[in-house]
Amino acid sequence: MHESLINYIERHSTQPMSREDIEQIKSVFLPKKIRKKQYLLQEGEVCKYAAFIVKGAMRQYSVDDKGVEHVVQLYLEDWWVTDRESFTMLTPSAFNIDAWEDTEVLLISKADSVELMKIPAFNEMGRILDDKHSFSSQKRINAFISHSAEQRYIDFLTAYPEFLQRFPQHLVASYLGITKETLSRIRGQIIRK
Amino acid sequence: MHESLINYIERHSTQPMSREDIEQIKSVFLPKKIRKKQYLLQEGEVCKYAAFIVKGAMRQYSVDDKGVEHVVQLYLEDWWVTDRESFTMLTPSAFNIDAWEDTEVLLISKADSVELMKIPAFNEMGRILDDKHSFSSQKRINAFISHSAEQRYIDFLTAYPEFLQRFPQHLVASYLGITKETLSRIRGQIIRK
DNA sequence: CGAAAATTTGACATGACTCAACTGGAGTGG
DNA sequence: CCACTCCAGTTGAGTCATGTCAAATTTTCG
Repeated sequence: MHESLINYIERHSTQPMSREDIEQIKSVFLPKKIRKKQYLLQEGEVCKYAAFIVKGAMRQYSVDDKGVEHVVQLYLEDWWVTDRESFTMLTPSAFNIDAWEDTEVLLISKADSVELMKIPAFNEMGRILDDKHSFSSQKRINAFISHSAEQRYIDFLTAYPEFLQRFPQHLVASYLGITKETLSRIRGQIIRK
Repeated sequence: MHESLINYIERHSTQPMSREDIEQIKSVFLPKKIRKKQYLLQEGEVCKYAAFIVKGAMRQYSVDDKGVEHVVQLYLEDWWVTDRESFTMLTPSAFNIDAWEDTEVLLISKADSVELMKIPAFNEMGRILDDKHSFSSQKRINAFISHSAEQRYIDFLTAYPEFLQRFPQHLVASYLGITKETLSRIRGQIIRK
């Protein structure tokens, strides 16, 4: 089960890892199964763990005052999941994270992750993830201020085609910042072209 | 002129800096004056520098196919400005960065910034900035998917009250993802309450 | 003062939301 | 195997939020 994590780190770093490094990494990541609909994090809690998804699908969302859920992010295999602000600052989270499918994750605590940053390969992977996360946030923000809902949907399709196979449309709609009805109509328009 | 940068680093790190560290930092940052309306970066160019704003005001924006500008970010004194993707990956930028007021910046190249990361205080500052940037991106994305334009404006006011004094409303409107007319009407409504 | 930039206002168009109804699976228990 | 329910997706009608375009007004600044 830890193999996919080790493999992921090797793919996302140029640094070699020693046998001891690998053992240390394996020793601090706690495997956990999260069944469909179960929470990894609930609003108001402090996010104690970052999770690496070995298998399954998860979503992160906020809930507004009317009780409507808004999908901040969707996750599949080989994604890292956490509420970074809560995890880093030890503050109560404004978000929920739950499993959309039965999911297997590897959990790491804040303290352990700080320790692992001393391993060059892990540290480099962290930096690269930070970069990628920053790039994609920038793109998503730019999409909200400058693209139409239809354009955002088309961009989403090309960037994350696999998401449509694993998540229902109403979650995708929420991720795009529109209602499920609007997404349904947009899809109808696209098909008619 | 470098003083405000050194001061900034000290405020954003718990690590001490030696006299040599400070000298090294001062030696690699290139002071530059950018006059109002002049570009730090133009779309299509590779972003060669990250800039620390000593004095002035800048904006980062994209231009859509109709020629409309969309403000991705606004910056004042003590902010770091760059197109991180272009700067990191050496790819052509999709964004423009220009000065809204006459501005003084300190420029650093990618290569030099990698060198400075060996200084613990600078490295820690970088990590903390990454964290903060990640937190604020998350909040902004969440605002787009879950808040009304009016709510986004109110949040903006409380988060960045100083921006309203330095940037015209039409730039703020663009930053919020709405037109200047809509922002004008939203303000009218708020005042009438 | 005069020109340019910023803001406001009005009329109208359009995109998106809301609510409700309906359709079509997928899964479940009798 | 069928009836039932749950969930997802679609569709329609009406409403609301926001955009567009044009004009008027106010502010800024040389």
